[in-house]
Amino acid sequence: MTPPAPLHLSLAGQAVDVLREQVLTGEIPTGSRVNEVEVAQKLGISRGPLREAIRHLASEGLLTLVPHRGAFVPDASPEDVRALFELRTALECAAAELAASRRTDVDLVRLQDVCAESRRNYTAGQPFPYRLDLAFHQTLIEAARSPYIAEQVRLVQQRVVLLRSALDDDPPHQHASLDDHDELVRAIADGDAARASTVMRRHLSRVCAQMITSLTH
Amino acid sequence: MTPPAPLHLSLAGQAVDVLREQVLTGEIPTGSRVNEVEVAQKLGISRGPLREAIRHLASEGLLTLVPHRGAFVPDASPEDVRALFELRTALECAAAELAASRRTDVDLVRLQDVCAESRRNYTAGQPFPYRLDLAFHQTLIEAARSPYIAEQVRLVQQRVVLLRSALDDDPPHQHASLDDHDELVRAIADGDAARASTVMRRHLSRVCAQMITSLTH
DNA sequence: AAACTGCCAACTGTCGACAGTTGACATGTT
DNA sequence: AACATGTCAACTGTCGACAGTTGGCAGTTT
Repeated sequence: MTPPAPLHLSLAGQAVDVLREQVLTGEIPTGSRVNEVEVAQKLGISRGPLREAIRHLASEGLLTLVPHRGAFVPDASPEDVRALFELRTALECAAAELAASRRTDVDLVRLQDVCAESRRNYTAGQPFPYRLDLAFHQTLIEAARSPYIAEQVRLVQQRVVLLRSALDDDPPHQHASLDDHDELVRAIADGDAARASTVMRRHLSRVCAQMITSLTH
Repeated sequence: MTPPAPLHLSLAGQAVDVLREQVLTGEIPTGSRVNEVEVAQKLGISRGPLREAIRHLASEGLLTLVPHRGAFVPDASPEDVRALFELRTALECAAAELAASRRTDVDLVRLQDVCAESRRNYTAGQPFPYRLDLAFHQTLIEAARSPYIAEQVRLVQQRVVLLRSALDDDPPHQHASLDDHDELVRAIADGDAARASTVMRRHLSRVCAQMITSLTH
C-alpha cells in the first residue's frame, strides 16, 4: 500500500498537464503567446500556480520565456531541428547500446510486439499512427534501464512532437522506419551494441532529414 | 549597441543565481531543507519569486521537491552516480565525436592551452584545481558546436559538481585524467571521431569509478 | 513502557491586488 | 511624408495575507 500519494495534484501540476496537452496538440498554436490572466481564468486558478506551470513547461522546452513579454510557443528553424536531433541521436544511440547489453527476454518480446503491431497497421493501409513510433522508442528506452537517459529522451521526444508540423509522413519513409525498427530489434536481440547504435543513428538521421524537408515545404 | 537588455535580472533570476551558488558550494548542505519564508527574508524578496527560483533549480536537478514538505538538496547513492554518468557519457562522447569533425584551429589551440595549464598546475604539486577540469570539458563542448548537447552537458556537469563530496582526488587519478585529456586533444586534432569517443568513454568511466569509491568512503 | 489518538505549530499552496515595464498609437516636428 | 516624442492600455513582476496539509508532541490507553 503506497502512502496516500496526493490524490489530487497541486493546481500548478494540473495546469502543467493541461497546458502541455494543449501545446503538443497545437490547440495553442505555434508562435502564439500565453496570456497569464486569460489562461488563469480559463483554468479557474490564480496567476501564481499558472506562472509556475508556465515556467515548468519552459524548462521542458515547450515554451520560451521573454522577459516582460510573456511565454510563447516556440517554432524551430531547420538548424534547430538538426541541433535537436544531434542531442536525440546522442541519447538514443546510447540507449540502444545499453538496451542491447541489458535487455531481458520480456523487453525483447515487448519490442517485437510493438514492431508487429506497427506492421499490422501499416499494411492495413491506414496512416501509420505516430503513437506506435513513440511506443517503440519508449519501449527501447525502458529496456536500456538508465533513468537519467530515459528522462532526457522523454523531454527531447516532446520537443520533437512539438515540431511535428506534419502527420504527413510519406509511406516510403514510414516503410523505411519500420525496417529500421525491425533491424534494431534484431541487433538488440543479438546483444550487438555496436550495430544497435549504428542502426539507430541511421534511423534518426533519416527521420531528421524527413522532418526538415517537411518543415521547409 | 545591444538593446537595454534588462540591466537587473528579475528577482527570481537573481535568486536562482544566489541559490545555485549556495547549493553548489555546499553553503546549503546536502540533505537540508530550503525554508521559503526564511530564505525569502534573507534574500529580501517575497515568496513568489523565491518559489519560482526553487522550481527552476529543481528542474536543473539541484533541488528535489516534496509536495507539502518543501525543497531539499539531494544526496546520491552510488547507483545514482552510475546512472548519471551513463547520461554524461552519452552526451560527452557524442560531443567528442562532433568536436573531432568540426573543430577549428582556434578550438584546438584553446584545448591545448587548457591542457598545458593543467599540467603546469599539476607538476607544481598544488592540488589540481577542479576548475581546470571543468574548463577542459567546457572548451571541448564549445568545439562540438551543438547547442542542445552543450546545454544538457552543462546541467549534468552541475549535478556532478553537486555530488563532488570530495576535492580529494588522489594524484594517480589526476595524472590519469591529464593523460586522458591529452589523448583526447590528439584524437580531436587528428579528426578521429571514433577514437575521441573511445577515449572519452574510458575517461568518464574512470572518473565515475573514482567518484563512487570516494563517496562510499 | 509501548502504542495509539487528538491537538498544534510550522510550512507550503493559493489567492487577489499593486507596481513597473513594454509595445503601440496618437500627436507634434522637421 | 518621415521621424521623433508623449501618452496610454495591457501585461508581467512582485507582494502580503489566507487556507489547507504535514509532522511532531502531549496526553491517554492498554
